[in-house]
Amino acid sequence: MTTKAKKTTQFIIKTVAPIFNKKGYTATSLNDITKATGLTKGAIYGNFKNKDTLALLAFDYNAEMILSKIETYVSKGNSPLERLINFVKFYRNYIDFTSNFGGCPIINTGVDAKNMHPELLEKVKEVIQKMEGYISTEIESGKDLGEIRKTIYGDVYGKRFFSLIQGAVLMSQTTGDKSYTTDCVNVILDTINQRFKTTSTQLQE
Amino acid sequence: MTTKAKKTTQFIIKTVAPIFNKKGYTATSLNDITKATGLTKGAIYGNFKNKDTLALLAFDYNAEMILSKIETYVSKGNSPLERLINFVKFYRNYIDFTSNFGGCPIINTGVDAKNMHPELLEKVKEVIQKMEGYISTEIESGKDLGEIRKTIYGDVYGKRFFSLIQGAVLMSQTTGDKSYTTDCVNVILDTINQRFKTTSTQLQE
DNA sequence: AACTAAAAATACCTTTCAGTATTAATTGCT
DNA sequence: AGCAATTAATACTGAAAGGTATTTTTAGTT
Repeated sequence: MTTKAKKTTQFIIKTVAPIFNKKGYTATSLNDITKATGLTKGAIYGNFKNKDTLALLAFDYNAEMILSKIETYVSKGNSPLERLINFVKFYRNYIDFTSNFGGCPIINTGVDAKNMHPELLEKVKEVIQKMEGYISTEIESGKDLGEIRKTIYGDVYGKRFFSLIQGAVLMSQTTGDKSYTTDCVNVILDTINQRFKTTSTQLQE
Repeated sequence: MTTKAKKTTQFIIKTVAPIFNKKGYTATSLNDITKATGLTKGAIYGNFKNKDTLALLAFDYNAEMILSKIETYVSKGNSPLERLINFVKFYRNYIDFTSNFGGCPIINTGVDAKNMHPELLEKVKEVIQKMEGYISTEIESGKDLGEIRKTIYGDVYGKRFFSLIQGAVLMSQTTGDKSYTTDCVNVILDTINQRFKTTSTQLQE
């Protein structure tokens, strides 16, 4: 097994991933790539067919980094409701976490790829569905366990909560004001406390 | 007064604005610009110092288009509360409206300019503040008139509502699913009905 | 209609772009 | 250690990038 080659391949992806995330596909040049990696074009094209495939793999890397981190954090919860709450709480540090590599890749790549790179956009959509799936799955499990009210629809709140969060992240990373995200997390947690729990004395309209 | 020159200048800005919005600053080439306008480089550089200033003016154009449209729509309301509701309702057709020129310029340019173009980012921030200002101002006026509860803080809800909306727009334009936006508008209108109005029998926690 | 001033087209510049064929160096295996 | 195969560096494309000096065309004024 040729370990060396795969190591370099991984090294390039890892090094280049934040650059693509920051600058976008078109604005990231081969010069950026060689400068950051310290390698030459020959090395890059020896490991990847072209800039395009490297960009796709770079997004995969960024997405996987976030997905694995959130999965680890969420799975610390001992029930669907706890895991749902953890999912939301995860975003308390999301801005600091993602600012290290240029902001949320779902947002950055989604906007960059729209109108420009259909294949990349498809990957972004898949990640979005995964994220919403986490929320929706925990809600449905919570309902099965009698932990969450039956009136709460998983798919509705999967989209709604993720949309809230992404909006707050977008605003925070655009303006540099973290309060969008912290406020958003608080609002969602309040909603869960007041409307989701079967144990709570709920307010109904 | 040389009307011809100013007409061409305006024509170029108008023609080029959606391209910058779609592709972003770097990915929009002079070739794109000359092809779209049917003019040559000489004409472009006769009317603008460089690509940079053209990009800034293009964003101004896009922003002004939205701001004027929303102002017109909002001002149809006869009270602060009505105008606030109109602001929210405006976003019911926002996706269709903006998809004609490649999506929401605040989102697109904000993401594009972050890490890439500080001057452009500054302009985006100003537009965001204006938008939040609309919400916040109507809320405060509504409080003064006794139409809106004193417990509602304009600046808090200005940021919160605009963040919700931008998130929904982001999700809708990324996935092509308009339901994010329609759902978001409904949720906000519900919130206003249940928590904002002094006349409503409110639910309190 | 003629002249002048403004605007647009042409032709060109340098630099950078993505990508490649070839050569050199390095690695893994026996 | 020596050989074969892989991997990286070199040197090079042609095309496209942003930008400019100059020429040609167009428009406004008398």
